[in-house]
Amino acid sequence: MEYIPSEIEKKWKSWWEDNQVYKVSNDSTKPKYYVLDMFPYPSGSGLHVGHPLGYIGSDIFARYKRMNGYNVLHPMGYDAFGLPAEQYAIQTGVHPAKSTADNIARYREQLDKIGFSFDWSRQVETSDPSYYKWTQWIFLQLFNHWYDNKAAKARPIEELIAIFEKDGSADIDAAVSEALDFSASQWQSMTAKEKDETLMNYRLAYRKTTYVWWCEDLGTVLANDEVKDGVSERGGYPVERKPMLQWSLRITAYADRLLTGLDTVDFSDSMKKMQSNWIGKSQGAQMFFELENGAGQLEIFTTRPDTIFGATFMVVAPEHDLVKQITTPEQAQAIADYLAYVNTRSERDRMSETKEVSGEFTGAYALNPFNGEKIPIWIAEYVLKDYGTGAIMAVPADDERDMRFAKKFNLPIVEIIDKSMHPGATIEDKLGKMINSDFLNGMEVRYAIEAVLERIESMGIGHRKINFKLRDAIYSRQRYWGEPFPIVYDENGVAHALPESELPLELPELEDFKPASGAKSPLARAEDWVNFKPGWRRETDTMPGFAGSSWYFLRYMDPSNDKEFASQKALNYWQDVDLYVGGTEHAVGHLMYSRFWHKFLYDKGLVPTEEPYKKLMNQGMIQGVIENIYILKEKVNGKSKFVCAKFAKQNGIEDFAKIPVLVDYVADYGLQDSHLNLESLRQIIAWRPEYSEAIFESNEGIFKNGHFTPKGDDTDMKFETNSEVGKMSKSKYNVINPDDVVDRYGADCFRMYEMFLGPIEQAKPWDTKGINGVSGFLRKLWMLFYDEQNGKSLVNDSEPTKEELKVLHTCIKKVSEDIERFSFNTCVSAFMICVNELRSMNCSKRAVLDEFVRLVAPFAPFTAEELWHQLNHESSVCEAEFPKVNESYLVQDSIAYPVSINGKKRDLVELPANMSKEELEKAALELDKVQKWLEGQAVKKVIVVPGRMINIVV
RNA sequence: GCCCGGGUGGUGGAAUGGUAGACACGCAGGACUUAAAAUCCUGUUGCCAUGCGGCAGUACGGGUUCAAGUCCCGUCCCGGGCACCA
Repeated sequence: MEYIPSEIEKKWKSWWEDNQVYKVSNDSTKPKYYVLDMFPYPSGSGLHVGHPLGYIGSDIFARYKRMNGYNVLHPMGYDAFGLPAEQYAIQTGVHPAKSTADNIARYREQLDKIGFSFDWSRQVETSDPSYYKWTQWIFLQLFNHWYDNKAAKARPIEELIAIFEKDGSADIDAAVSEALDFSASQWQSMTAKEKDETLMNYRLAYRKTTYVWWCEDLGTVLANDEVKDGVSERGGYPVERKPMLQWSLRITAYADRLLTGLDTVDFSDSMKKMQSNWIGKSQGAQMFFELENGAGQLEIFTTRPDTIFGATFMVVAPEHDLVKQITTPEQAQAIADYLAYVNTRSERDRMSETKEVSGEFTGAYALNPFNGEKIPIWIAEYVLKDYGTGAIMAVPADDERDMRFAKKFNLPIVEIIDKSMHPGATIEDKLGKMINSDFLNGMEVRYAIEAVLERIESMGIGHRKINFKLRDAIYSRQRYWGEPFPIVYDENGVAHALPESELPLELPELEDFKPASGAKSPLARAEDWVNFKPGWRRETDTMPGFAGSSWYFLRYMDPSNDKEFASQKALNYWQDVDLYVGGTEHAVGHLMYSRFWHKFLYDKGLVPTEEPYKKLMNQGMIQGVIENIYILKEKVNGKSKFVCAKFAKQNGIEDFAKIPVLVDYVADYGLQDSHLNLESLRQIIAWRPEYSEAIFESNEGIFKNGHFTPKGDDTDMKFETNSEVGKMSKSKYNVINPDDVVDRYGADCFRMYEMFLGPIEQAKPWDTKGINGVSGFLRKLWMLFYDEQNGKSLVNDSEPTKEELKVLHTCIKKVSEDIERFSFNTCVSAFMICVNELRSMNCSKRAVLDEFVRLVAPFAPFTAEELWHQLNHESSVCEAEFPKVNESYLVQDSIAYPVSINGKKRDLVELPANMSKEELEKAALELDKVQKWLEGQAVKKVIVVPGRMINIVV
């Protein structure tokens, strides 16, 4: 019988389906194990070879756990709301629901080819109303709760209202936007509108003014990555920051718990670090500086209150509320100009700018609370509104950025810390003795911090405060293709939750998905839907991508429940995710949001665990090669001109822009001399007709309007391209489809090859160079069962030899250990070694093959299933038991010891395994080669590690 | 700019602080064949020697250690993230 993967795959795919091999029950006496993949966004370019990397790893692990006796939940679904479908709709008029459904069908087809053990009956789609009903429901719970810091949990908003009615805000310690202070009678006399606004200060889902990128020419709000260099990526139109009233989620209420929760989960150290840096807990002081003109106070946060006598100026964020109020008439124009500039800058730009600091003087002064000195107040882009209090005291002597700012604007620098006794210390180190600092003089920094904190508190000018870098999550999007908010506004603009009975609130039908005028969501066009009853209107923004993905793993436990997001029974059986597999690009976005939602649901008693994911494995990104050609930014006589990469690099790269081209057209792509020839240039102008009249120039000549004019004798061009490694994406024209690989080599080969590429957590560019090795391995495995010449079965029932069992069990040991540590590439190597050795021993014994087939089954499920049945088994190999290592087959009689002299290997000697340390030392010293190397030198020391090595020190 | 990774032959990579380069790809030579494909065998880090061997070598510069790809300090380069891509 010949090895034909496509036939085997077809056969077993339908057999698995007919026998419901991958269906998982919520009723089982077996221990549970939940293996989850980060679900994909179904993009228009289809699944690329990077997606399955993690899916294959998790599938191997899920199958392995199942063969070890667990009831394994291993589901898949789609993160189906998103911007690309909406943009596609704007361009083509195709409804996002339609294109999304098409893309999902394509993804499903592609996933099915790879042989995953998903239980498809549990599939979820976040854009399905039966799913987003519960996303909306959870949002309403957030809206209807506040966070009680004393109880350290979320509580119903009714309880807060009851407290306000009775006692006002006095005894409340809540997570808030700003500290409020009112009595019960003040509360009672508030209008409905005022009460609503007050409650917004406490709700976990609330409205506040935040900024969006607004592009007047495109008439739309842009995402950060749609803005490049201060203009829109599409079209290059100007953009500006526009304030809007938007929904936010009070994730900051959970900052501390998100931080301490990290200690209880099994994530990599780097992942935990990224998250804790993101949360950014710091201790310091909140302080109030009186304004010189008596118009109020300036609130700042500082981690270094000890440096206050070095504070020679204050900096407030340009968006700070006080700016308007304190700016003097003389400075008004300068401030206005500066604000206009800042409006065009992204936060990233503002934080990254290091060469050139910028800022403007408001004309106002604050007073140092300790000595009454006047301190000028500036605004500068490096201070962000939502960071701390949006204002800092600048201490140029002790902070790099403040120092640059002071130098640029000739502001005084007062040394306040003597670091002379700490020669290696940097400017940021909290080391040294205080000088020029009044009552702090002579103190070590760490004592000075404590002393000044006490003084601040006793003077009543501030207090100790823990600050978090984490900011509340902006939850509104001015888009169509997302979950509608289940919120309606009355005549007064007061927000009301829809009753649960009206969920899901479905998206209204639209023909045109372009944004509505005035930075409004496209939903604003659905006027009947918006103005559903006189005087009332619906919220027209929709929820962001992370809404649906923050809780989807819970829905898989009970996917078709229409009474609850999942039943308590299902939640209590599956508990949490045992293994979560996905990319590090989600480190701080998705993972933080879903941990936050989970903790909230835990507070409500709706989920049994406080953390959703017990263990996290990060798969590296499979990158693509991006091939660019250089275009001259200025057109030549109205025509686009492209030049060879080498030429662009030599002649001022800044005059050129990079245009990515389809990698298929590029010869030797990814290599040093990747290039286009005349044939491929013709393909490019056919592919991008806007360049049909462009000029292409290289050393060999000029290509224009389909004609090549050589400079010398060349008959073809070698138009060099620039290769870089980066994400696989449709916009970079470098997507590689797994289907082609599966069609050519088979799914098992594709699965094993992706694993064989290297450690799963490492990023690597895709190439198929080594795939023949894996393909050969599978064929060799097959040939242990069938005679290559006559196709007859070779399987026999003779007793395995000691040697054969040693080979098999060495492999079992290696593979079981390596699966546990997700080292799948070395598993594949171990399989290869085992098969090579069995072949050289001509071993086709049933006792050996039966175990080997089970061992390889998680990696190559199709081939294993076929061979398993060839060994006369009736049920699926998925249900068989994973082989156990028998150590007694692995016992060694002798060990090959490397013998080193001063750490350099000089000899290799085979010695009995049971030799003692002393005997080993003696045997090593007696070796001829060792004697030769020692030649007269005295042996100082001999280090013997039994079973490992011997090192002689002279 | 900040945070987190990574850098080992021609290529993908292996290596609980203990034999650097397992396992593959590619390449070279050979066997089988009329030939090719497929398959099999041998070799394959560089340099010198071309037998035995020797020296150097894991991005670069230092350090710790009997012993460093692995640990520590500094530098360079590449990738991911940085709050509206998902």
